[in-house]
This record gives sequence, C-alpha cells and structure tokens, in this order.
Amino acid sequence: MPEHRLSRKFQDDVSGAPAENIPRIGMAQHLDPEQWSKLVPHFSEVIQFASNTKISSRGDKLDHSLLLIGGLVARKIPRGSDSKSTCVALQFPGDFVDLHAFPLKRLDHDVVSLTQTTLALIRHDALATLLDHDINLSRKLWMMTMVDASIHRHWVMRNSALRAFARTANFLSEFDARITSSLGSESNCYPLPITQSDMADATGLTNVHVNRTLRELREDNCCSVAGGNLTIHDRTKLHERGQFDPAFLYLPKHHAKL
Amino acid sequence: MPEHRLSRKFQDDVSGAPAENIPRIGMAQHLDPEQWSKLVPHFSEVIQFASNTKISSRGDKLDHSLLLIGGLVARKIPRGSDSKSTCVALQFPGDFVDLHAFPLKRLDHDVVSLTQTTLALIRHDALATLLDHDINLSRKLWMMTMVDASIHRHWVMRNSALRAFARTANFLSEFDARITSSLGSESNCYPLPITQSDMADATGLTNVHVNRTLRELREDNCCSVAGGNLTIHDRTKLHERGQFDPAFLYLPKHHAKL
DNA sequence: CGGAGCGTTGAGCAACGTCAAAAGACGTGG
DNA sequence: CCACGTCTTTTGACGTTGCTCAACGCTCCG
Repeated sequence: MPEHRLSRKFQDDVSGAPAENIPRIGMAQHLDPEQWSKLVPHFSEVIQFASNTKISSRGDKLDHSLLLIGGLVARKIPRGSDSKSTCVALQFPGDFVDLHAFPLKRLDHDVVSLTQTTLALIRHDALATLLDHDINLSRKLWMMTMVDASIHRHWVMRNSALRAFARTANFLSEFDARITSSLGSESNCYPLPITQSDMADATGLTNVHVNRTLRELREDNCCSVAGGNLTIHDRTKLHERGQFDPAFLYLPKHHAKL
Repeated sequence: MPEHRLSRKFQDDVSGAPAENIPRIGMAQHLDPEQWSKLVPHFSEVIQFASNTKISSRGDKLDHSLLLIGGLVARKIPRGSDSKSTCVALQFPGDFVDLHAFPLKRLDHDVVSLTQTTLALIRHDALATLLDHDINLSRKLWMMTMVDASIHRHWVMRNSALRAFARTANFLSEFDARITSSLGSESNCYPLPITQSDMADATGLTNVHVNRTLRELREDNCCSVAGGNLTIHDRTKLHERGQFDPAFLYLPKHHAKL
C-alpha cells in the first residue's frame, strides 16, 4: 500500500532559507503558472514550526501572511477565559493560512500547527505593491479567500446538520479531497497526522465519540483510521454516508458541477 | 418601549426604481462616505422580494451582486436530493448578500429571503470597471467579504462548541449586535421577523428545542422572544450566557479590542 | 367557517457526553 | 536493553441532552 508524505519535498528545508522553489500545489493551483512565478519571488523566507505551536494569536496585528508548504495547520477560536478553544478551520499544503489578514489586519482567531510545519512568509507591503499593479492577481487572491469562506460554510452545515456518523464521514471525505489536491494524485492511504481529540475539536464531538464513530466507519467498510493513517476502502460509500459533495472546494475538476 | 422597523426608510420603495439614496448602514459603514458616494451610483436598480423566496440558487453563475437594504436574507446549503437545506449565514440591512460571487462567479449555496426584502443590484461589469481604477475601494470590499468569513467562523464555533442554551443566547446576541449596527442605535426591543424553525435551522437545533430554550432564557431574565419581537432584559447576562464577544464582527467601536 | 402555519407542551427514546479504567505507542534516561 | 512517564486509543457504564412523535391552541387569511 503506497504511503504519501504530506511534505515530502520540503520536510528537510532549513528555516530562514530564501523561498525559491515553492511548489504550486493544492489551492495554489488556482493561480496559473505565470501568476505563480510573479508571486513566488515576493516570499521573503521559509520558516518551520514544531507541532502544537501557536503561530499567531487572536488580536495580533499582522504585517505578513503565510503560505503552508508542508504539514497541517488549524485555526482556533479561544473560548471563555480559560484555555479552551475550538478548531474552526484546517489548512493543507498549498493553502494560504492567513491571507485574510491582508485586508483585515487583525486576526479573529489563533493559528496553531498540528504537525511539524513548513511555511513561506510574504510581507504585506511587498504584497501590496505587487497587487496594486496586478488586478488579475489581486482578483485571484480575493477568490482564494472566498473559497476559504465557502469551506467555512460547509463546516457550519456539517457541524450543524449532520449526526456524528455522517459528520465524521464528511470530515474524512473533505480531508481526502484536500490532501489529494495537495499531493496532486489520488491515493487510498494517507497519513492522518492528527489525534482523535483534534478531530473531535473540529467536528464538535468528544474524542470518545469520535473513536466509536471511527469504529462504525471501519465496520461499515468505508475507511479505517489506524496507526496515524487513513485508509479508504470505498470512497463512493464514504461520500454517500457523509452526504459529501466536493463542489464547495471549487477545485478545477469539479468546477463544471457548480 | 420603542420599537424599530428593520427598513423603516425604504419599506415603501418601488421595485425597479433607480438607486439614488441607499443608506450607508451596518456593514456598509466600513466604507467611508467618499467611497460610498463613488459606489452608490453604480447600483443599477432596487428590487424587492416577498418572504420565503429563492433569490439565487446554488450553482448559478451570477453577473451581479446584491446589497441588502431592508429585511432579512438567509444563505442556505441544500442537502441530499430532497428539499432539505441548512441555513449557514444570515444577512442584515447594509450587508452585501453575495459579493463573494464577484470573485467566485458561481454560488455554493442558495440565497433566500426570510422576510419581505429590498435589495440594490450592482452588475459585475460595472463593479469591475470601478474597482480596476480604485485600489482602496477594492481592498475595502475584499475586507468586507473577510468580515463575512469571520462571521462564518463564529458560526462554526457556536454550532460546534456550545450547548443549546449558550448557543441560542449567542445567536440572539449576534442578532442584537448586527441589528443595532444596521439601525445605527441600540434598543432593547426589536422585531425578530423569523420563525423558531428558522432559528432552529440556523443553530442546528430542532424547532421544538429552540422553543424550550427560549423559555429558559425568558425564565432566566435574559431576554424574551414573543409576538415576533425580541426584548432584551439584561444584555450583559445574555452575552455571558452565550459566551458572546462581538469582536469577530469587526465593528468600528470594537476594533480596539481585536 | 375551515385550513394552514406557527407556538407550546408532554412523553418516550436515541444520540451523545461524562467519568473511569486499562492497554498500547512512544520517547527518555538509566 | 529495560523501566518509566506521558500521550493516545479503546472500551464500559451511566447520565443528560436534545430529537421524535403527537397533540392542542393560537392567529391569520381565504
């Protein structure tokens, strides 16, 4: 069974290195190659974080944005005065993690690494001078943040309207679709480098109930999560169980449907 | 007890009339007066819809966007093949209802009126020629769609992490804050022109349980929903019960906090 | 006057959370 | 190599929340 790595090409990168060969994967494919080659030189550095590290905090005024190259990042809204917080979004390689900070300036949530991560940093002043002269690129980046918003709406639907079983199936379907887009090729076995508590946080369930639901999915021959890997046994069935329709991701191959 | 109307000034507007004096309320206040006066002439018409009317459909390719002037509008994601759908966002007077269709082209959800509504229409080609020459306005509209995304994230948090009582309190707190922003002045009694089933749809509960929860809120002396009105008895307590912090709305008066 | 939609309440039940315990996975230091 | 601590997964028992189904009253409107 083939096993992919989330960030094969970049896992050995050195922090602080100049950012020359950032791959155009996942969401970044919304930019065409010419646009990509115009944008990439403006990334000023590549940085890395260990897992479970707070990268930015709610209320921070950012002068830069980060493109995720390798690893997984969560966006979390802290609740109450204690240390509890809720995961409201997940970012995959090729995603901008906080591009919304460019027009918005301040973050409404924390940005946290779930695994070891590699990110490319672009300063807002560099981005501004670039975008001021490139309307099409400007429009495309706006569009990419709007796909992000579409994903948020999907999460609202999933965590509001679906019961645990369908909700978990839907979550794993989205994980599959987005990892596939990041890797560039479909597989039936990926690393799922997050804990069941992380999944519980993202789906609005408890870790105990996520565990039971994963067992149900396994017994239903949809997919199995074990040893940090997600193995998909029947993708069609998994999508059906989770009422999953990937149109909201606005991937090129699904564009026709939306 | 004073009672406001959602759209006092415009409720008698005639559909199809030219859009001259669209008020700068709610979210539209993110644009400064000069920007507003540049944008307004490009609205080509004012249109009205009866309540419970589908304004746009998922998959539609839009060549225009709509600014809500009066009434309430919901954004709904249809589920399965039957007629069920889930409310993932609510729009108030001063909000753009589907500005994201400008960069995104196709809608990932339906747009439905919950009350009688008045909207101003702007064509995307008119908007494009305007924005191509006005970087600041362009950036501001991008920013307004990002506030929308921030609200989506808040909904994910609310419907995932809060139990029915807190969730409903939080929902009503948001309603209060956004209506206040639309009206321009705070009050303790507004019309709440949506059914308990609509609220159930938006909060991920059943209409029966919403009903019980509203009674609890009433008995707790937080607020009461009756006769199509929301009366707030103790705003501080309501916010506390719902763990509500309005920072995510990016209203000018809360900007300092975020 | 009759129907339709909405609000309200009750009874019973399924889904899910909480608490607790134990076993596996993994790294660390001896 | 083993012993140890920590984190994660897994399972059981039990309690609670919130859903389902059903009934009835209310208001509005034809």
